[in-house]
Amino acid sequence: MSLPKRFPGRDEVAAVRAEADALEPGAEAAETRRLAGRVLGRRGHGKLVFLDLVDRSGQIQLLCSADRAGPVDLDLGDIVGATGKPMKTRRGEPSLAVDELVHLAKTKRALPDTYHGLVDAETRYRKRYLDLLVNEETRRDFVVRSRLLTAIRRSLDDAGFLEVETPVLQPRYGGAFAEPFVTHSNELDANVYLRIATELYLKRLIVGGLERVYEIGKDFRNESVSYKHQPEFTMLEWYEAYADYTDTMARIEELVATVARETIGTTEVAFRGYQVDLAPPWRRLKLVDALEELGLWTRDEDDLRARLEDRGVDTAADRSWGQLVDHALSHLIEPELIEPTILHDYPIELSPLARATDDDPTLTERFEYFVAGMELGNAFSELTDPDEQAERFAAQAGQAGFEQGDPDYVEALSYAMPPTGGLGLGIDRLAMLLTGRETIRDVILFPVLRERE
RNA sequence: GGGCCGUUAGCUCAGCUGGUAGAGCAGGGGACUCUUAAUCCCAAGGUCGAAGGUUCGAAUCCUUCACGGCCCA
Repeated sequence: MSLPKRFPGRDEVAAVRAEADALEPGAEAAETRRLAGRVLGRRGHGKLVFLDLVDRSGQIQLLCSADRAGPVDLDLGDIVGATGKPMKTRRGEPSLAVDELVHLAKTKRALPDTYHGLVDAETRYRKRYLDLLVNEETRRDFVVRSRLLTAIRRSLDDAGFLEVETPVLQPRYGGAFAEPFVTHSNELDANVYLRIATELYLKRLIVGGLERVYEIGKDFRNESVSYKHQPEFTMLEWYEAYADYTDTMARIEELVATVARETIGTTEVAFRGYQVDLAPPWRRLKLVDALEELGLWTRDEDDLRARLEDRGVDTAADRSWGQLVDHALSHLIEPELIEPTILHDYPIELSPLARATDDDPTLTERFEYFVAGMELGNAFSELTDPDEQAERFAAQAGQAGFEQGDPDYVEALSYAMPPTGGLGLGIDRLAMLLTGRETIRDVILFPVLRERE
C-alpha cells in the first residue's frame, strides 16, 4: 500500500494547542484543523487512545475514539496526519479530537526511550536525527542557533553591511595563526588550503570600495579538539571602513546584546556555572594592566618564562616572547574574565595585521572579548599601510605557526585601503553561551568523530 | 601525544570477592472510552565493544586494540 505523498493544509501544533488551551474543559471547537508530525507517546484505553504528536513547533495530545476515528494501529515513531477539532479534555489537557488519522510514514526501528531520552553522547552526535527526535532540548538549542544567525544578519544588514562570500579553497592561507587542512586541485595541479580565516579576502573588498562587508562561514583548522574547539567551525567576520577598534567595541557589545534579546529574550545567560549579563557596556581592560596585575608584564623573554614556570606553567613549547604572552593570556587571564570583558592593546608581535596605537608603537589597537572565561572573538583597527604590512609579514616569515605573508594582499593595500575596523566572532561559542551548552559539540549538528571500524 | 573513566537488549540502566545475564521503557499478543512515564496479563528479546590470555569455569581478572567522555599537552 502506498502512503500519501503529501499532507496539504497543515496547521502548526503550537497554534492548535493554543487554540485548544483557550477552551473550557470538556469543550470542543467547531473548526477543523489538520496536524502532522511524529507520534512519541501512546496511552491506550481500549476504544479510546491518546497519542502525543510532536512537530517542530511543539507537542499536543491526540484523542482518538474508535467510534469517531476508527481503530488506531501504529507504533511510536510513526509519522501521521490527523484531522480533527481542537478540544480540551475533562482533565484540562489541550488536545485534538481526531476525526481521521492517516499514516504518512512508518518507522521500521524502535525509537530510543522517550522518557529517559537519548543520553549516550556518542550516539547523540553520530545519529543526531535521533537526538533531535527524542530530546526536546536539542531541538530547542538548534532553533536558538538558527535564530541567532538570522538575528546577526538582520542587525548587520540594517547597519548597512553587505553579506559576501569569499573562497574556502585558497592558494595561500592567512588571517590567523593556525594549521591548515591541505588538499589538492587536479585542474590547477596545485595544493590548495581550506581557509583558516576570511580576513584577507574581506579586506580586499574594503579596498574595492564595498565599505561594510561581512561573511558568516566555516573556517577550518587542523588542530586539536576540545570543549571549545572543532576543526570545522563557524565564524563571523566583518569589516567597516572609516571605523577604528573603539567603534568596533561599541558595535560588538551592542550586537551580542541584541542577538541575545532576539533569540532567548534576555541578556542574562547561565554558562559553565556562571551567571553573566551580556548587556553593554562591557568592562574594558588593557592587556598590559592585566599582565601587570599578575606580575607578568615584562619585555624580557627569559624573565617572563621564569615567572611563568614559577606559576607552574609549562613553557617548553613556547619559542618566543609573544608565545609566552599568549600562553599567560590563555592560562592565567582568560579563565578569570567572567563578566563580558574587552581586553585590548595587544603587543605588536602577536598582531601582524593590526595597527599600532598612537601612544606606544609596540602595542596595537587590537582587542579580544571574553565571557565566562571563554574567548568569543578578536578585533582590531586594520593595518592599512602596505609597506608596514610587508615588513610585518617578513618579520614573521619562517616562524612555525605564524602568518605566512601574502604579497597579493599587500599589493591590494597599495591601492589605498580606508581606515577600517574589523572583527571576528565565534558563532559556535556564542551559541554555547546563549543555549548554556558547555561543549561546542552540543551546538554543532554533526561534530567531528572518528570513523567506526 | 599522555593520564583517568566508560562501552551489557532498540533506549535507560543493574549485575558484589569469577559459577554461565536482569529490570524498566520500546517492539509482539491480549484486556480496558478522559489518559498523560496510563494500568493489567502473556510471550519474546543478548557475539556482555573486539581479539588474545589466565582458569574446571570470565560480563567480572590480565594484555592489546577500537570508539567515546573528562583532564593535561
